[in-house]
Amino acid sequence: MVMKKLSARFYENDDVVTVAKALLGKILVTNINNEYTAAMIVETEAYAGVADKASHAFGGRNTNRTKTMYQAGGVAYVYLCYGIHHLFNVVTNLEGTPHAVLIRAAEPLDGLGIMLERRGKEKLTPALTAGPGAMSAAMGITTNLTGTSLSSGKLYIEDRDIIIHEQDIVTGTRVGVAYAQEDAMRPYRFWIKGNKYVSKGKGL
DNA sequence: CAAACGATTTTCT
DNA sequence: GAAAATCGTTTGG
Repeated sequence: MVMKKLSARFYENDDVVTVAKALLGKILVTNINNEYTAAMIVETEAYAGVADKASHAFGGRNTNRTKTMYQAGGVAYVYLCYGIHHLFNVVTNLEGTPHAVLIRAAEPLDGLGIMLERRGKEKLTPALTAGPGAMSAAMGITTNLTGTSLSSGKLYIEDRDIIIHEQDIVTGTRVGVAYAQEDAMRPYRFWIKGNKYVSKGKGL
């Protein structure tokens, strides 16, 4: 089986939507506290920087929290939502352009026991990783990984030559961004058709 | 320095 | 299907 990490060139693509779609079927790997877990990304959302009201960086906001998004593509941007949930994003594009892809859901592949333990669950259910906060918890991703390079040993994304056909990619609107007004209508959410681990969200 | 607000999850009805 | 929980970050005074 081929196990190659995605290159910097992949993340630095200037079209965040392209990257969001390309990440479907890729493998998110964490190696935290010597605990190896891997899961296939099945759902993503694109956040298109300063022009996107749903983005934390809308209008060029650059705060202590969001500054990570301004880095060159290929680092993790993890932030806390509702005081509890760690949301994992992949920063894309070049330095100074705050584009990011939110990883919303993944299908567990390796380290199942570890994920179950982290989530305090006994058996595998789609709820283990369906949803951005749940997935991050299962993978051991927390806000202290913000700014971590995705070419580091503890957190990276690899390509196992899984091909997602265009007709198996479903496009929809993003979740939880109703406040973003017209930008809430943008077709920036992508998921793999029929996959059980896609979060419920609001569907279409 | 104080107030308001979520890129959500879980639980209860 | 609907509502509550919960706290760091951001924004205003």
